[in-house]
Amino acid sequence: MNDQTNTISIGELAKQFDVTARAIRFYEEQGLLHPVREGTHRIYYAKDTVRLKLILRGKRLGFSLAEIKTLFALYDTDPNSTVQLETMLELTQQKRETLNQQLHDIKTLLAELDEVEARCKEELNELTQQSGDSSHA
Amino acid sequence: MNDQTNTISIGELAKQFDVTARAIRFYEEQGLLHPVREGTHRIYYAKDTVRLKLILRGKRLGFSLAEIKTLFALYDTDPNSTVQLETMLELTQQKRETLNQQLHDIKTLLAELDEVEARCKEELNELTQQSGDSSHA
DNA sequence: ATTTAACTTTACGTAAACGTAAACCTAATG
DNA sequence: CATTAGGTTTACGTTTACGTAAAGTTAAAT
Repeated sequence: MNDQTNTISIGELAKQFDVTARAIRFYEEQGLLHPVREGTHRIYYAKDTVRLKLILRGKRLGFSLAEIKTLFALYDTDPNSTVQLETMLELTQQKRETLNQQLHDIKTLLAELDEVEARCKEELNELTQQSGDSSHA
Repeated sequence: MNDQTNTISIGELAKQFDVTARAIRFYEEQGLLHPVREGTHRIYYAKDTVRLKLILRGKRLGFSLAEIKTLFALYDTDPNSTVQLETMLELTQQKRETLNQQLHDIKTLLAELDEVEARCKEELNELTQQSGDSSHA
């Protein structure tokens, strides 16, 4: 065990984010994480924790690990080249469009869910009022 | 060619939604589409078009084809069983939570993109003002 | 010192969502 | 009627994102 309280093991990190250690090692294999080694063991700092959080958020949004890696690269890029900056602006614009499309889709779906739910509750009301029977078939 | 103008071939459907015919056949194989046959050829009606639109929307939101199939089944379900209705309500609730999580993620990401973009534009301004050079390296 | 829990690498397996190729059929058109 | 564009099935290949097992190593605790 380390004397530094602000570092954690792969198992602790896994537990913290409810993912497997295998997944974390895989992200590292793909170049998304770069934990320091203490002997053979990996140790994770707060910045690694932030990284993992971003990875998982990206995944929830449907990004592939490759895309997430690209986003990291952009984010980490030394912001001193005109070309680099313009490239980054283009890519953020692309992502923005995708995200806005998703926003639209989600709102549409939520509205549809509202309708379905309303319909269900209505019919449940009718059923339970007609017969005082509360048992399930 | 059919005399019915409101039916289309697999190729036309594919072009309309910018997917491959292979993908459409695959969705059918997975039980998500049920086109009528005219001899050996598939023909698609407006309702199939709607289905495909829903499939693609679901995919954009990160649903698996299996999940989309489940949603279809729920949506198509004969809405007359108490158990069925309660099951549907549970599932819509699950989806709702996932979608709200995604909404949160997207908003967070868009905000971050705003920051990155602002930073980029700022630095670009500095660079272009310092040197009158408009060429790219 | 030995057990045990947690870690390590290596490597093969797997599910999802198609891509791609082969080999064939069919229907509209010159 | 021969061509050709588009349709059909069958089947194997591919990528992504890990799961899972094996076999060994390290470190904490008894």
